[in-house]
Amino acid sequence: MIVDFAPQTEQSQSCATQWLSQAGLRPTRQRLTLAALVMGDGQNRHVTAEGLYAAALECGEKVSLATVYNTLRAFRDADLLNEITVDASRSYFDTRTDDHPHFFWEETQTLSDAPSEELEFRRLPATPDGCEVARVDVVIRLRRAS
Amino acid sequence: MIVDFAPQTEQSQSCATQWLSQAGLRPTRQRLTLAALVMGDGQNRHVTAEGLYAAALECGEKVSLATVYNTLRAFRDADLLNEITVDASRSYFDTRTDDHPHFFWEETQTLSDAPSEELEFRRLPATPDGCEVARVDVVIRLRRAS
DNA sequence: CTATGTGCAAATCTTTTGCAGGCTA
DNA sequence: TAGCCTGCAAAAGATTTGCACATAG
Repeated sequence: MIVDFAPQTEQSQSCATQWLSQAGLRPTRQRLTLAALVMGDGQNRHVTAEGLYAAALECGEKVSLATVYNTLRAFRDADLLNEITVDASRSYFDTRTDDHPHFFWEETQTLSDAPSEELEFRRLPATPDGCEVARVDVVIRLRRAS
Repeated sequence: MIVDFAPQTEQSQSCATQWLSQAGLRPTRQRLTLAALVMGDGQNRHVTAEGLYAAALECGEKVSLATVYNTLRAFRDADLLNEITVDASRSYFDTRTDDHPHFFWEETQTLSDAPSEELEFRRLPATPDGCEVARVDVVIRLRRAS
């Protein structure tokens, strides 16, 4: 998987510090690096644990894969990231934490945001009694036009 | 996971035979049993490999878990079943093969069909150039009302 | 008879966990 | 200093695969 992360800068690091303390997470070296990589330039990104791990190693950071998993989980629990389920075998994490639709390219197994303002429901199935809607996941699976 | 399968009958078995040959799959003993369990009474069902394996054992069939996995995969490849992704750690297979929305109870990790006639889009995000929509997955995640 | 399917165990792959040592507040 | 973090290796699940044997057409 090709992931395109922003280069590390002092600014992205200080931004990451705020981000972490805001969520009550200690700003350790590894977390700062991972946070800066993930939300670096303010662009929305969709990362997998493996992809982020590769990116961290590539920029010279010494992290273990287990820590990447633990950190992603911590970020998700702190609502800094959203976990998206599109593929039964891999978890994707999204820097956008609101409920919005996704495109998933089956060919490259790549996930991206779909413009949420272009999605509107005319009608949604009635929610069964005693339940409420936690979230509505919409994944638009794309393939190359035939 | 509680799964409620139809009892095996001669009728469901002969029905299963047709399904298999129609899809070009050899009607072996194991496949017949699994097909009858899955599509048994014509009701839509959502099964996991483990759940189907348990059901097969329970009705006295001698099958291995690996065969259940292989068979589910074969059924899916033959378009007899649809694979649904709602939970990153488990695959669900649906006897309804058309594109339709699902309810997912987070509490019990249970999947069920949502009435598809109650789902209507007013607008769907524009498909990027050179692509076409393979499928639109809609999962309505439910939690107990607070 | 030949190609497929099956069973078992072992391999894979992703993710989590236990524990000893390190670092932040 | 106290408690949270990290790294490593090992565990845990779900799923796939290799190979010898069985079986449908």
